[in-house]
Amino acid sequence: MLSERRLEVLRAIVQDYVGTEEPVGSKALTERHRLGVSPATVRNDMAALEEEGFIAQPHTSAGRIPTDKGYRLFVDKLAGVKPLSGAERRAIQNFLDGAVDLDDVVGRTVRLLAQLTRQVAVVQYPSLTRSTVRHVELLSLAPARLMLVVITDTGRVEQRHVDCPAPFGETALADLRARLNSRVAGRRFSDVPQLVQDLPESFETDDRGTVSTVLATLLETLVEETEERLMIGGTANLTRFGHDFPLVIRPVLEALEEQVVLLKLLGEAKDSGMTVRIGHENAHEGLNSTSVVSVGYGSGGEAVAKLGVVGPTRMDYPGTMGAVRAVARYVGQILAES
Amino acid sequence: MLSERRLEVLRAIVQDYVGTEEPVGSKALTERHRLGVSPATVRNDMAALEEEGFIAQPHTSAGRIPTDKGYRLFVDKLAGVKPLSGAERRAIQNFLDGAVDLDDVVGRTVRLLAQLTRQVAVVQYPSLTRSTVRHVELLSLAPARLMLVVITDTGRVEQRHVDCPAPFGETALADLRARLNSRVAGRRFSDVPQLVQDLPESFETDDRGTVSTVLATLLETLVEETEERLMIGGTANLTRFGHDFPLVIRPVLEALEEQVVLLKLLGEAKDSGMTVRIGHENAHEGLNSTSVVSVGYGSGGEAVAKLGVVGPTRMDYPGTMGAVRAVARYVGQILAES
DNA sequence: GTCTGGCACTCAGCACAGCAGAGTGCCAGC
DNA sequence: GCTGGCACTCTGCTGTGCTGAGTGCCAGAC
Repeated sequence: MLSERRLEVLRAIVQDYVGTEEPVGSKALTERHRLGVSPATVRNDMAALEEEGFIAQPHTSAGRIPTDKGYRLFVDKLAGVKPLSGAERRAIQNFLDGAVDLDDVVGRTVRLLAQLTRQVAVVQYPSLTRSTVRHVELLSLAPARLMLVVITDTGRVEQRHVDCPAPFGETALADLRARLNSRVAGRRFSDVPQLVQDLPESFETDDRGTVSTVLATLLETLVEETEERLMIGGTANLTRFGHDFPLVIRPVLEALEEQVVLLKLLGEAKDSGMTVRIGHENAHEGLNSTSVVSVGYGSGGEAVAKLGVVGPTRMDYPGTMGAVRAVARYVGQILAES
Repeated sequence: MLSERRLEVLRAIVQDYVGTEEPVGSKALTERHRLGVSPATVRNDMAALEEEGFIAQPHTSAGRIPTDKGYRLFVDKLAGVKPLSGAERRAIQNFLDGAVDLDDVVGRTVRLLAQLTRQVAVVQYPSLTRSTVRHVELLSLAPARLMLVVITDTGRVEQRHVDCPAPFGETALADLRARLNSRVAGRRFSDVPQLVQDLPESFETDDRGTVSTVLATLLETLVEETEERLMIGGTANLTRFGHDFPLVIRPVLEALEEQVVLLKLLGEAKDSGMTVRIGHENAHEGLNSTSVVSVGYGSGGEAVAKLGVVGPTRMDYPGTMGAVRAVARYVGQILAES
């Protein structure tokens, strides 16, 4: 077990290293923090912390830097979540309030988060499966070609073309549109498959094929691969990664380009509460020198999607966590209003 | 005027420099290209080319590298557009054909272009003003709250909330929807303002306020700031910029994050034909060491938007131009089919 | 007039050595 | 258990010298 003071030393090392980006030595520590002991004592504590794997030396005659394990302890036990200042809160609200549609909300959120944390921001669009259907629209483009538009309560609009096996009359179209909406409007998207299951049966034989095709297309929008969308921003902040950024930036950029990787990354995060994944805790190799702070957001109690930031493991955890949490809350509010 | 051989020397320098990323000297040139003259002669030609500002020396005892002016001459006079191989064409088609909606088309295009050119790709969404209205949908969300959805022939779906000054009945809503569509469906978006101008007059006094609000919202979607959208990808390719990439990457990433900058960049390009802007020809300072290759794309004769790539001035112009042109053509086809 | 071989010159890049400074571990003493 | 002192280590910086690629120029050949 680590003594109180040793934890204090670890906290001081993390704080200094995050600030200066340079290995911190025993002398500098005693000068910058009121530890009440001499450098020699701190050195002993450091040796113990290193023994336990919380800190490491880049080379023999250098100071110490925190390891992933050290950051983990810091985040779990030593750091709180720093609340934002009033000015910051007002800025968030002002910035998000002008959004005209969902794309705009997501876009603004990404920029806001990137600016606030000075890191790379990732925002997932509200998941279809966790949303409610607001309206389904069917338009006739050609005798045997329809357009299907689905609108959710979270503001997502999905749109698909449907090639019908047979021409489909205007009355049948109006009929299908009405019946479809009466069944699914206001219901959870994930329930739609069951709700429409027996719909083709109630149509004339000639039209059943088309109705089935329409329903199949509707259900296809729920396929995981295409249904999940996200937006990233603030990649320019990657240049503030540290002096070794040229080496690190490439795998990170590559990982960020892969939607699949990012979705998995956010998917691994807890559904409720904030998740912090530090360095090697991230499964993806390219992100081994980054930390990911993510949290779910939603209009009501349940999260409809996640957002977060990706930054160097050497980041200001309390500040970042505060910003991420605050932004998630405001986005939730905005979504609830729309 | 430059002699034939001097142009040949310039071409050789550009090609070698693009390939090796290192200043090219007279000896290496004669070895790698059949110029039929000795290094000494090439040196004289190089001196002349430098005098005219087409090439430059990083330092006294180094080879030459092309200047922006040199690349300009190369692109205008010495290089053609390299057509893609059959395999590449087939790959493009396969890759784009699976797209389910416009977002998907744009997303796939960005990835495709980035992969093909190994540079940063930028794709603009089809402009609303240059598209045709396919359908306008009005939904009632609450007694005095509507949702307006506009769908264009290029697959864009814009969606806005409308807060009505007074409650608006279902019949009036159906009426407005029908009249609105009969006026604007199939017409160019840019003509919409005139087409709906006198619409409020034909409604009952109580409803005129709401109708006007709906129309105002409809016209707002055309406001330039929000109507233009774009997607970028392949930023990981920035790491292949050259050995000085750490210095260059930051301003470029910053510029790429600014939608406004990118839109201006694409906006400056010619409406028809391919545009190549080299180095300092780009107005934005951060992009002074990049070249931008862009071209319009569209379903018919007219371009509805632009796409392009951003890369180091030291790029394979013929290959890049070939890829950009080919992708634009295929995207146009895809849009025409939908 | 144009091209060529020869020659002296320049300068970046690398390797090597020496030095200064920050930081450590350890130990004896309080 | 804490502290001051001390010897030691190792990075990073600076200065020197060398090598090699590449140049400009000139006199002579075609």
